[in-house]
Amino acid sequence: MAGVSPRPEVTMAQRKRQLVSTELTEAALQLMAVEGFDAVTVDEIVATAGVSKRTFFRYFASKEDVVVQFLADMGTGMCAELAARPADEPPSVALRHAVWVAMAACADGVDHSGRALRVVQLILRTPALRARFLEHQGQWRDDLAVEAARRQGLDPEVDLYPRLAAGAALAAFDTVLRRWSDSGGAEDPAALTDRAFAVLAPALDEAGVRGPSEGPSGGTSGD
Amino acid sequence: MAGVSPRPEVTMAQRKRQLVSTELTEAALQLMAVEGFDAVTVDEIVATAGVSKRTFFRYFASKEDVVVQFLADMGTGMCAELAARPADEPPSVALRHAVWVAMAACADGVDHSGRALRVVQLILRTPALRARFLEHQGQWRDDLAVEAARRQGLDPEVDLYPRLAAGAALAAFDTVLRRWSDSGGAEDPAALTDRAFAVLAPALDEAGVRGPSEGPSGGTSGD
DNA sequence: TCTTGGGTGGCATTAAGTGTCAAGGAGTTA
DNA sequence: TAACTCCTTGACACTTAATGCCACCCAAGA
Repeated sequence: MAGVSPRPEVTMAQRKRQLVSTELTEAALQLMAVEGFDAVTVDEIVATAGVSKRTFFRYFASKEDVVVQFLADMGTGMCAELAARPADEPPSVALRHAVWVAMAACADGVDHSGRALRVVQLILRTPALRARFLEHQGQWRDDLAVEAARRQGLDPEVDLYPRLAAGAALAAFDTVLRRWSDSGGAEDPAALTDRAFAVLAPALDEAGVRGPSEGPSGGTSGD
Repeated sequence: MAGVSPRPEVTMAQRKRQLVSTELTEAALQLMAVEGFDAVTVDEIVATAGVSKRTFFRYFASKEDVVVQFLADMGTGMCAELAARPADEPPSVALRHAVWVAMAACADGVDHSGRALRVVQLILRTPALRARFLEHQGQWRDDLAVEAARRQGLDPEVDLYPRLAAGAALAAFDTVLRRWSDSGGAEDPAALTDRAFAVLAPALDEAGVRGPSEGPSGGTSGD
């Protein structure tokens, strides 16, 4: 009785749908791990999963999506974490937590075991997948920027800071993720994130409290 | 005699090649300005330019490339500028100049007149083109990181700083470019760049002189 | 004039992605 | 049970991007 939970609100169609999705992802990842992304065709994937090609494109908008799809709600997760942080928290700390959430979702987000690492490595070394990944990051940057602006009481259309802060946070994310991937998962994502934000914090916090005007255009160091 | 310069070292084939390339770019940009990127097919472009489709793909690797191709050597330009800056210059100043070069190349890089702006706007609002653009930025980040590491005497495989600095610089570039595009070219790219680096400078310079160790993992602000 | 080499056009082909429609299964109502 | 509806699927056709292949043309040199 413990193993069977016939949730009335979860229809069978939805479970079936979930099943097909996992089946497709499973097949795609397994094939690509061996032959690489480009060598695997959608026809091979659907043949392995046992569904039609048309169905594949009902679940994923593109061949890249079957690999990168799990990134979709990572942006909202990051943004939600940023929004959930205390309002009086310095930007660097709030953003650090947001990036930490993203790294956590990335490190064990695909599913458990070491497959998350292999997927990340596949993404980072395949141009087409990396492009999609960066495309997602572009969206996250927009989302983080509006949230950062709200926190600081700035206008994202006027002040440069929100978008710069979001970009810096994503630079940290990118750096940490790459390092984690290159180390084969040996390095600790959280510690890496802390180190990255230790570098970025001066800009994030000093600029944040400075307010709407970012100061003279000459910069802090002479020309 | 002034108008005719039959350079002996420049063969006619090369000039012809240049001509076809320009013709193709011209046709593509003109069509896309009206109908948008996705609505224009390669067949339309080649029909307008008067060459075969096969020839199109001898000049450009993809449909996106005909628009984004001018970005190709922008990365090397940025990196070259960074390398050319005095060694004792603070990172924030050197990187600011690198970004300024990139903005200059972008602002009047396609060709003169206001077409550069329209191309940038086209890229920023078209997902497929934005993806290619970000793909290029990914390459620039790698290049800038190794150069930044060289300047600071750091190991890009060990220290987080080089890649973070490169990412921060590109965040500035992204922010400035977007602002410039959104303002319809009204805002001054150089001034925008200065403002962005005024925000980033504390992190770029303080972290840079700190050396190989980025300090404790707890960050500058409490948790 | 002959030849050689880079560039080109046309054709066939692969693969991604989309529109359309008929068929089938699950859930609902009578 | 029968009928009806909603959702999902499979099959087919189609468009388009992108690549390989081969014959052809034209400029440059012997």
